[in-house]
Amino acid sequence: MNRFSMISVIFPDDSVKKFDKGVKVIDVAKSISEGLARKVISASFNNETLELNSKLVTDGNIKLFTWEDDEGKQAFWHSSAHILAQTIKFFYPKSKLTIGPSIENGFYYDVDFGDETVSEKDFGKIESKFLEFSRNDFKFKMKSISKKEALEFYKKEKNEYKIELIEALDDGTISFCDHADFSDLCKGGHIPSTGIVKAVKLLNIAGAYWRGNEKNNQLTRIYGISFPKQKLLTEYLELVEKAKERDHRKIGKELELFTFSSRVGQGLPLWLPNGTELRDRLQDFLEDAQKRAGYKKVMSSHIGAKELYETSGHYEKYGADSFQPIYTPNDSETFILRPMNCPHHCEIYKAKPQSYRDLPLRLAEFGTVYRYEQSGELHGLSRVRGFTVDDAHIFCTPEQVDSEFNNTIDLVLFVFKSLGFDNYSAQVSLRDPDNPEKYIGSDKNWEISEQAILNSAKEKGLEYNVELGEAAFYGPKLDFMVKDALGRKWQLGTIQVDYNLPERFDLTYKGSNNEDLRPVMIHRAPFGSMERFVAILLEHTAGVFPLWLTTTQVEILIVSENFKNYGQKVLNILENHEIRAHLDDRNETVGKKIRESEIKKIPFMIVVGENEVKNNTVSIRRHHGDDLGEMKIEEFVDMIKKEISECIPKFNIN
RNA sequence: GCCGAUGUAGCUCAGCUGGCUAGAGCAGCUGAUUUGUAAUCAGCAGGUCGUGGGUUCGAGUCCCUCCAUCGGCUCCA
Repeated sequence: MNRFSMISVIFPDDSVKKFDKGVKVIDVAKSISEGLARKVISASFNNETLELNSKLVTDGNIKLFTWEDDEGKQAFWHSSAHILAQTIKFFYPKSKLTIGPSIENGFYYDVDFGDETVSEKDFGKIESKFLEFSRNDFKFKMKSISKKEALEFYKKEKNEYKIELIEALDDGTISFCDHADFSDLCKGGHIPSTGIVKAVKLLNIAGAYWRGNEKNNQLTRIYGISFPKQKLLTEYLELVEKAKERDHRKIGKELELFTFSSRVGQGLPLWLPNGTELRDRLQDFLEDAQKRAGYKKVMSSHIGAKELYETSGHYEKYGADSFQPIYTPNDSETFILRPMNCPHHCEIYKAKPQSYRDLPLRLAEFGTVYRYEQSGELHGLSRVRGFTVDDAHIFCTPEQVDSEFNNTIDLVLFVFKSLGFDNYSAQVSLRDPDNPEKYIGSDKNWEISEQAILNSAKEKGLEYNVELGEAAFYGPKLDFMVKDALGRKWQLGTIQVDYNLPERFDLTYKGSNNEDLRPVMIHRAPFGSMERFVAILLEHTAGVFPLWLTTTQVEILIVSENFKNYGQKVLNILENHEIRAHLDDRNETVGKKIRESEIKKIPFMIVVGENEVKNNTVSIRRHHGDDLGEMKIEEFVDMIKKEISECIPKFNIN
């Protein structure tokens, strides 16, 4: 064998090994260790996904993946989707398969079941048959196939979906994957055989439109997850159950923060006293920061004349899909429930002539808006029909856009940091170049706005991804997304550059040469909305808030009614120091009061009885059971005040 | 809006294949107890079984309508 029939394979640690040309991936793994060869389930070569029996014919970089790697999991779940499809075809031979990818946690398959309906009741039999197929340890085999053959295969099945997919592919690039007697259009990336899949759980069933388009047929999507060990499945399901404990709807009920009433209307939250206090405190926190950052508070009404929204373009874009206009009986005026605050703020800007010396003008309002969200979209406090945006509009000169935008990013990041949201992702949302009719304004304005956002995001060193078609109809956005307990992404903070509304409202300011100039608007909301922010905050903290934010900081528990007076004295002292305390003087046992305070997640519990009265002290217990022992009241006051002042976030302007 | 599921007391849940006046714990009220770090004891009260219709001798249980909620899809100014 001469050296030209050898190839060099580079491993992730930069080590290089020579192999015969045509060596199989699995043999490369074996050359490292038998143990690895047993564990490896997938591979990539020069960043292309491969299977274990793929042959290597060129030099290149190899990566071997096991279940521990994300790539390994993706191959595992993708292959599981094949087994699911096989099982579905077994029970429903007339069903038409469409697509079945792996996802972040598991996989799904979209199927047209025709006249048949499938529901969760069928999961049991599908899972059993799935595992039966798995245990047969069928090998996954890729094969190339001509476009003609591929089309014929699916024409026989009358599967218009696969035909549509194949027609978009080039001849010569089409491949199928076979296992057992099952064959499916597929571009590859499988585990070696079905036997590795030891556990499966079908999670839920849902309607999903073909190619994600509402106008297309609705298919049945079956979600599932699979594992190489039963134990891993059990652990996963336990993890999901635990995450559900952090559901903001559950915590909101337990802590009596908010509720809903069908009589009030769906998606219209009712804030209870505890929730209102929490929300007020969040609002105070942001308003304090905004005051330091040079914002001015304004207020405006919840409805506005229809003409206002015609001017802004909202009515034309969304009027038909919104809450319908409100008419006055006698004067035949028409009003709209406001979907956004910006038109009102534009009119505040116009209330007097503005000069370049007045800019930037930053108008802030916690403005409640109403949007007709589709009923199926409503979700606790995360997606509602009436909500309060921590809105502000910055009117500035074109030269000020960069620095204003940068400062706004700082403010958003300050808010996130203060509340412990470290795991956010940033998204630059630009317009969809293929659907210009979705947006208002000139191409030039859009280009300037989009460039401004990209510049700032880069300048601030943000890691972000770019989404086309996600822009607001009047301008591009920089959005900050945070996940909820179950890993669903929600948009919280948003910053938007807008050259369009100033034109539509004919906003001007006098320049230094007395010329009329057009300001730029920046829309921004660090929380996004109070409702959604509280929802995500609850899921992140499980209701255990930082000391500065929590409603009751200290619960005073008396050992018996004989110590009521002393308890009251302690309460007074704490309140004089502006510590938020509550006296539980009910005729209950200490154990019970402790338990209830624990459930309410009160950070500090003070127990007072005979000893404390005698020594003029308090006994301190922290949430979660740490007993700090007995101390002088003043000592405790100093301690808690120090702790509060250390955790309270302060926004500093540079 | 679409697909699938769910809906029993303020909360968490039981009520098998339709069969006497629908049960439990917690919360509430009343009384007893005067309590030392996650539930003191007893009694009382509380439900037109989401809504409206239907099948049946008989419906919490079966069927349909609507409402609300949950998981997705689509949407999200």
